[in-house]
Amino acid sequence: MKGPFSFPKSERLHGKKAVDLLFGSGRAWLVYPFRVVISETEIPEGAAGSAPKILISVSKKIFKKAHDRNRIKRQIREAYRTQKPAFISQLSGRSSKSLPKQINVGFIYIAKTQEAFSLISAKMKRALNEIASRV
RNA sequence: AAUGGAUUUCGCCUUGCCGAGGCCGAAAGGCUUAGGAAAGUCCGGGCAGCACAGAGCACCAUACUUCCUAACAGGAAGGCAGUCGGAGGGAAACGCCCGGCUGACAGACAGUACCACAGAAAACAAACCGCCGUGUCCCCCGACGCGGUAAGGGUGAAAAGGCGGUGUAAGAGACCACCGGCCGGCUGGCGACAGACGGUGCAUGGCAAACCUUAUGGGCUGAAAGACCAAAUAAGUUCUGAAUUCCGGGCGGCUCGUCCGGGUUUCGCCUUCGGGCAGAUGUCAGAACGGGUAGGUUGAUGGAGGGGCAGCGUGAGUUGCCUCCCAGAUAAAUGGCAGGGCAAAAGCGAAAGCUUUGGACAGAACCCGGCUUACAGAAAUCCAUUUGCC
RNA sequence: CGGGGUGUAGCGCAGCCUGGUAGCGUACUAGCAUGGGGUGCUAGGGGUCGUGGGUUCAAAUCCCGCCACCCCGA
Repeated sequence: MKGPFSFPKSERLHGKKAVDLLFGSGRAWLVYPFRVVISETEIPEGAAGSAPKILISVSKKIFKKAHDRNRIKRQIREAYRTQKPAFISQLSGRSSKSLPKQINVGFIYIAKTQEAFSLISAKMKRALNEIASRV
């Protein structure tokens, strides 16, 4: 039984083709400290997965220590997870009439320093609002 | 007790809410989830694929001894050298004893090369200033020549055993005592080596982290290895091979052979008209190129495994018994937020204490044994010194 | 995960293999030449040789450990 805040592995974006598609043909803009990339794909018939797929990335060039990257990625993940229910309802309320599509989102952390969780959370809220309005 | 040094061990605890990976279960749910360095990737091995008659050369690595180990460039114990500290001895130099630290610590009478500048001379020794003897210039002074010498001066990182005496024209291991070196056997030790004894006057540096010599070891490539499944392997090009045929029926010892009937591409040669031979084309099969695929499973977590007790060993370790199961992810889980506590730091204070901050280094990626590097702090053991008390 | 390379003056580089003196171009400063500027000529300053050890009489150079940057392999 999954709660509304759950975030299983099936909602992660992975695979070479999917990532290439996201960065090759996706739309991107800036919500500091994130660079947001989204793309939409047709859902193959029979598949019921409607939750968006998420990719989180932190540059190895900027954060050289692995445990620093891990902490930032975890904070971004938790920021998304806690605000996911609101995001889903926003999406479904908007795109109920049109054909349902699979939405892929990438969050790339581009700041040079570690930010506080409160800031990351607030910016995540703004980013999700913008995504919902652009889909 | 304080300070310093060495070694070893540990390296936050806890509550609530919301989450992630793995295993078990029909489900509810239960169990479990990062380190001492997980790091750097510097060594060694397991494991896997490929290669492989034997020997030599080349290349790379290692280098006091003995032991430990699966193995090692690692570790343990010991030897020697250097250095620091301590106690006592001595006028001092100094050697002896105890303790800590450091040592790429085999070989330089196998060979080659190099040793800048300075200096007379920098390596089968040499003589600038000197010192001594002697000859010539009539003599002295002095100059020049010949011979002896290496004590003194000066240069240098380094000057050819040291120091004191005897000796001498002046000197010199020329000779002598002490110290140092070399050689020899003896004794002790598994050995590195040590000890005393005897002999020998003893020019013959440094550098092998220069080439090199000796001994020992090393096949190459690494989980992106390797195995399997799915998908894909199209068109085309090249090479190799096969049948010369195909269909239906009967029989036998039935992956085959034989008989009968029917059908059947082309060209050349031969023919006993049944057919045979050679190639080309076509057909089929395989390989290479080209092109395509980029998902999943496995490898992959029970192991040179951890802990306890006992035996052996100075020790690194090892043997036996008992017991435990202790991450297994794959764009990559092991977390986020809020609160409490305990160390610690800073400030105030004589102290008790109060206030503020609030954990260091850091994240598994096939697995082990080491090395190296980073690290807030805590605890234990041993040693040294100082002070106090008994 | 595996392999290779580079750190020298403000900037771009040589010297390193074969150890003793760190040099070239440009930039900078001063002077000369010009009425002034550019160009030219002359002189000069500027270096922890990435960093910490070791070998050696002596290290940018030889050896070892760290740090930073770059490149290659699916």
